[in-house]
Amino acid sequence: MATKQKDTRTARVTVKDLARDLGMSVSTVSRAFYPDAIVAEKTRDAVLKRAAELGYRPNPFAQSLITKKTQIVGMVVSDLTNPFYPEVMTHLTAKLQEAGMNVMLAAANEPEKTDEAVDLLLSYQPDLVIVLAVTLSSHAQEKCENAGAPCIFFNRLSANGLGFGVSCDNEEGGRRVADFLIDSGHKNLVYVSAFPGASTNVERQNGFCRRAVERGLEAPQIIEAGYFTYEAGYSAGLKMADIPGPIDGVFCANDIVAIGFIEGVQEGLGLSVPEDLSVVGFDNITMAGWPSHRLTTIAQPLEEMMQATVELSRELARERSLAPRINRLAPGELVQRKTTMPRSPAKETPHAEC
Amino acid sequence: MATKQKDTRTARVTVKDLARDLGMSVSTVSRAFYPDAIVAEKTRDAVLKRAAELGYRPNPFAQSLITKKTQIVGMVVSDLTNPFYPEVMTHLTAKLQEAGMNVMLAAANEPEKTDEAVDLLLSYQPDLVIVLAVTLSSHAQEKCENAGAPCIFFNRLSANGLGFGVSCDNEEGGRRVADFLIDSGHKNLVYVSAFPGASTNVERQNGFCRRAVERGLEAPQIIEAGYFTYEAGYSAGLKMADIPGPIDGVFCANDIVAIGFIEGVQEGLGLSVPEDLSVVGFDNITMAGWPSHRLTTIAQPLEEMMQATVELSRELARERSLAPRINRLAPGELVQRKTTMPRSPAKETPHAEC
DNA sequence: CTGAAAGCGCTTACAG
DNA sequence: CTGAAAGCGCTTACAG
Repeated sequence: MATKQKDTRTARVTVKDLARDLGMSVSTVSRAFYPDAIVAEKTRDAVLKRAAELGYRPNPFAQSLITKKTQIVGMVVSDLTNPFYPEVMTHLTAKLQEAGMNVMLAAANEPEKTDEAVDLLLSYQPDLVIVLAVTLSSHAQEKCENAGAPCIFFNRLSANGLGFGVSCDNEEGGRRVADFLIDSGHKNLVYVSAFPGASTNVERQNGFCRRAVERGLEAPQIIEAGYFTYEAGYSAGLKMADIPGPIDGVFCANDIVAIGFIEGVQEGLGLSVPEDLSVVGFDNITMAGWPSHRLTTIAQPLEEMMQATVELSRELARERSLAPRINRLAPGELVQRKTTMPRSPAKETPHAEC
Repeated sequence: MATKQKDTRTARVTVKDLARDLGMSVSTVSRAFYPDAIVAEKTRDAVLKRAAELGYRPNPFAQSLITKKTQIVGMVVSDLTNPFYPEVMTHLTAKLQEAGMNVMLAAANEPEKTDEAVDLLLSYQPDLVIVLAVTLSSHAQEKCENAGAPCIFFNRLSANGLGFGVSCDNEEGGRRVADFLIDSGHKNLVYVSAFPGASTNVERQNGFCRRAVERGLEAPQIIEAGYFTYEAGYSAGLKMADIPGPIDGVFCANDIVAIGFIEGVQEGLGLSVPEDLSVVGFDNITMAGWPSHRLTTIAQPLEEMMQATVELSRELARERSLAPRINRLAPGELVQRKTTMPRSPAKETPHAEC
């Protein structure tokens, strides 16, 4: 009883079984599954047909032992508090699966453990790694690359500037926000910065601040939220109390920060958005369109970014030693909702205390 | 040039390399990695030490070809629109990785493709599958089980009642909501139902409605939202217009539905929450605590649920043929926020039209 | 176009 | 306690 339990599961069918069934050699059967391999068309059809009937699938472990390709894509995620990522994650996964690749996750609750998680991931020899986390130590990145798994950074660049990247033109996005606010009469701007080490944050800030100065405004003041989270945005909102001078326009590093910021400013400081100040985000997450937020924001070209990532993954799965490249997509449109309003140029700045 | 590219990556070290380096046989080296295997303690230490130095890790593919265990946990997710899941997903993944298991994802954008995704997943022979999706066809479930991968249903039961399950006592949760509303003077109740096929939905509804009747109220009316999404909740909110009689208390199948419902009712019908009606959710997702929502809700015992799932996974990774069991945890507390208020018993129901 | 053989990196009876 | 050998399920030169 304890030694041998009845095992109801159907034993997996192997090449051998299939070969015997078809009266062919194992080699021939195997070749049928590789489009580039030389087999008689008739033979291939017969094999594929019977394989489907018997539910045969090549064992990917045995396969990769030889081919050194695993069809596994590693995906490094950190905190998924930002609703931008879950969506990306599932859609990317679905698309990758359609392309025959499988996604293996590396997640860590504490940032320091990310490296460990990546180690474990690497023992499965992913063909490549997609980084959806805000942070990945360059050490971990090197490990991946040494293990033969190039890294694709989604929505940001790697810390060392190496590796593959897919993101939108965040500087241009920042400039668009500046133009939009200035065109609608805003004069005193603030940028709410999130994670300072993230290229995304830096680029948006640069585009925004430089354009403001180019157009003759004072350089926007900076509030450091520190992270890409609701809570960080909320605290940043409270910090508005310390900002000298009247402020009429705020650009937050992304939507979730903007949403937190607005609630902080309303709850904590009793200000009204957009009456007292306009707030703009970045990403256009679904929630930004909800009646409770109606956030004015820059859309990300998400579909294109994911598409580009999948294409790149296919290439890398085939040929690991591609030269790293950065894929920059045009940012999406500015979606105007209810957290911004025009400032009449004649009107005095309404709230001197903010 | 085209034939052989310079490969900078360090070749992976194998048992052979390690054995040669140590002057031992491959068998001995291999045994050192299995706590139950018989090796001299001294030998084992030496092997493990040198392995760490050389960065050796047994190749899991080669390993599983023999052991038939992969240490892979399949995770089936569908839409992650409900913020409840991303959190669960990353935390579960992190915990599983700490236990030495790796998570492979199956995701599909269209529900019909879930089966395909599961097929692909199964070719990697996961030791078990955790279902985080609202839907998984019993056909797919059978496939998993036939492939030797038992399924753990998180936060719900499987459609056929078989398989493993970890969830809280949703009926008890429903009863608590009914008691809370009735104790605070509510008399005319509605339940907003989400996906009708989900055990979670059915149980919450049963607990709520039965308790209401037990306590002498009319059976709560049902609004069918149909899904566990914001949008479904929003539409359900609009449907309040069609509900006959005055309503003062609403229990929604979960938080994201409740949030949508409230916005629908406010935006579409011009009602105020909680002044015109009280609304209660279920889950206590982070967002429920934001100033923009302040949703009264039942907390899920998330930490315990995840812990139980990880334990179960460890057991199943060791011994696949455990007898299926359902793990029911006590629901968390009712968290009272700003979407509910007491109804004075004397007061007339204020809005006859709703 | 097909088949027999070697080998990927491991584990595990089987001897010793 | 250790080692030599077989074998997991595949792919791929190498012959034919």
